[in-house]
Amino acid sequence: FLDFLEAGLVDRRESTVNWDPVDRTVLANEQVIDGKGWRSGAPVEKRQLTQWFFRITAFADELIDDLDTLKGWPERVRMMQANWISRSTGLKLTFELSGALASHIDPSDGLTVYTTRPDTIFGAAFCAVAPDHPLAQAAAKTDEAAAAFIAECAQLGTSEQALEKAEKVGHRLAIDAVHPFVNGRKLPVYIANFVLMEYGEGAIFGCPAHDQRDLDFARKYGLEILPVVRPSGHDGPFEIGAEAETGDGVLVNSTFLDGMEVASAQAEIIRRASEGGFGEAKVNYRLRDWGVSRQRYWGCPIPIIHCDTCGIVPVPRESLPIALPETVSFDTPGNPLDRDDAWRLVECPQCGREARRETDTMDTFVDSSWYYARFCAPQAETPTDLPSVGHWLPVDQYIGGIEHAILHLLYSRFFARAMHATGHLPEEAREPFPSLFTQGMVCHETYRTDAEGWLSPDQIERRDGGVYSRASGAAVEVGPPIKMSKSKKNVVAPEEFIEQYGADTARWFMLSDSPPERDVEWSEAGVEGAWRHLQRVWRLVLSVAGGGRPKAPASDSAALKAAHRAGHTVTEDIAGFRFNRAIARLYELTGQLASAKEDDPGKAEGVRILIRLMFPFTPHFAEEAWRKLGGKQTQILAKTAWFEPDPAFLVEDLLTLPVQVNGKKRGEISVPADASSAEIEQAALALEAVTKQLQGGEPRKVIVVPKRIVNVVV
RNA sequence: GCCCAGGUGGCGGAAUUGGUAGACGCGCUGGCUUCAGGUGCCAGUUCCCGCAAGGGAGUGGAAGUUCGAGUCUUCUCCUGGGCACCA
Repeated sequence: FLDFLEAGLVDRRESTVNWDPVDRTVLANEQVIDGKGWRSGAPVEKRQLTQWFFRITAFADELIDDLDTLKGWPERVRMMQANWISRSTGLKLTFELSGALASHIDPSDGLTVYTTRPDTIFGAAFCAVAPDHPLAQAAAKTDEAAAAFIAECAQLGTSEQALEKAEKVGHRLAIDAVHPFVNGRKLPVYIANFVLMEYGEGAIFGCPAHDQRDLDFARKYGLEILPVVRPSGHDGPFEIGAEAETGDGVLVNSTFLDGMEVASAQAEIIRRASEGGFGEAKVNYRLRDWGVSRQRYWGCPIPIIHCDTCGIVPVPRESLPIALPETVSFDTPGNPLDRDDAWRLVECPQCGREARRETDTMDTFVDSSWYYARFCAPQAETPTDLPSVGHWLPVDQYIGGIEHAILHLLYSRFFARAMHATGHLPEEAREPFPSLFTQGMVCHETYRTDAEGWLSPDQIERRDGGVYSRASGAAVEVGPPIKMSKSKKNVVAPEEFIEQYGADTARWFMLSDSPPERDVEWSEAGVEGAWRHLQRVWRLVLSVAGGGRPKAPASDSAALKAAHRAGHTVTEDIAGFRFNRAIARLYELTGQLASAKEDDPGKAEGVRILIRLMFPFTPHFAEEAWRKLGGKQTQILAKTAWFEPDPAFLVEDLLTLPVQVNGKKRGEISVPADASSAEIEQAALALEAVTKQLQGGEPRKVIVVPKRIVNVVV
């Protein structure tokens, strides 16, 4: 924290924050989901507080640009992060003001707006500021109607539904903005409910013809709707209907811009505004700095002391780390650190006078943002040990749930960059997790009754087509399958399941059922198949145990060939996280081995390979089978190298090729792997199914795709 | 509204990335084993016609590209997710 502070990556400022009334603490933007606290689920309130921030926006460009380098990440996670950071490029433009301005506003400041469509400046019909914009606030001091309007906006709320229904309304101020490119043209200035103080400059110019919100607003207040971009593929005059024209096109009604494409018109306006000294190109982000102050005991202390004389003083490094007080009372709501004077009151490290510790603690996401770096050398005296992080990082393969797509994964990416900037991580670890796998969540439906609240699956029973509480007999309200969680009690305790089938059957079953990245609704249907499989393999093991290894290489063994081939695909499937497919292949191999001839010389070795391939899925079972197969001299499987198939077994000498007529399969041929196209064609045309279709005629064309297929076109 | 995924048998899901659709498992049907149930083993199981051989249809829907489309293109309908008065 102190290093970040020195590097200018930490900020303290007053701002409007998200306040969780249940957890009684501040939340970062990322931690507000649909207007509710991510942990408590309580509707979040707005408060003005002085807070510590990590300047994640300092890396906004990098965080968005480097997403392209994350080839090992799921596309949707990259998309979600790009969406969250959301960069836009445009023009920051300052209008001169005229009119009856409140006395305490300096008219020479003008009105600064942000736009991504500078090309539409000639279609501008009005300017609007956010209700909490300084201009609006100043007006409210003398203009009662303005004050009332602002209060009304605050009341409306920011929930989705409220926004959906809210009409675009405004309050006309007694000032005008002077159009920078049209002599004598003045734009009325409004306070408008749809302009946000948090984004851009908190002020806009409105071009009704080419922005839907501006169009709605203009229609309501009878403002001019002047189209300035003629849509591509459109000739002659045209009118704006119910919808604004937001697409590309050619500029019209725009004096020196007429005839230009949108992109070059934008560049031209930015150039002229910059030259004129009233505007500049500006990049804006949706991403906000990360507020890390939390008003609670359970968190890492922020190493800052507040002194009335010296102001904000960092805790000297030699007195780090700061330990939290161990005797603490949670009887009263609020942060106990605020009440603990023995801990809170300290000497100022600079002037020695009485001062106070910062009692806010850090968001716990701070800790999870760099644990992987600390874990490389957990005993080190410094936050990280450079040789160790240099050796281990970045993390080769990261695995986590999709719910961390923005929160944890974005914070960690920021932290790695900030730690690199402050010398705690090497360049190679700027991007902490080059490869990410997002596993799915295990879901289950939920059960509740009004009297008993949430019920677990073993507290309910199904009878007569209904669902009832075992305890009370009351009818149960059944909810859709959602992620298992303790609070909703929709969890299945694994103990009973393991008791009945064994841990290895449970593992095998769970991995066999569906791809790991997919959400699954938990069901025990199908576990019998897993159980049967282990029984079957065990019988197979017993049948070959004691047979010993074959003396001579059994190259003509069908069992051995099948095992080596399975070894090849299973290895690839495991590496690609396709566990369900690997298991399907092992089921297949088991069948092949079980039906191998008694005198197959490679059968015992095939079973040994099967056991080795099963080991990652059913470790206990496999070790036991391994011992049964191998006798005392065999090393345990956990210490045995992974099976490597012999390439000699992977080559086919005889191929079965499907034969199509006009793209429809009519038969198949068996040909040597090295057969020429001509030979294959000949064999295909000799097929009865093909000659029947040809009816004595010649094929128009024969397509032979080596090792794949033959298609006869008639 | 914008941006992503995804839609395949009764179910979970495969399909070598344009080349035999439905691997493997569950379930179901029939048979063998058994006094019986279960286990185990064998056979069948996308749909329609047919005793069978065989034929026809078929990957949400419509069209297109191709010798060949679950896979590519366009439109469209549904489901899930992300973002959202972001100027």
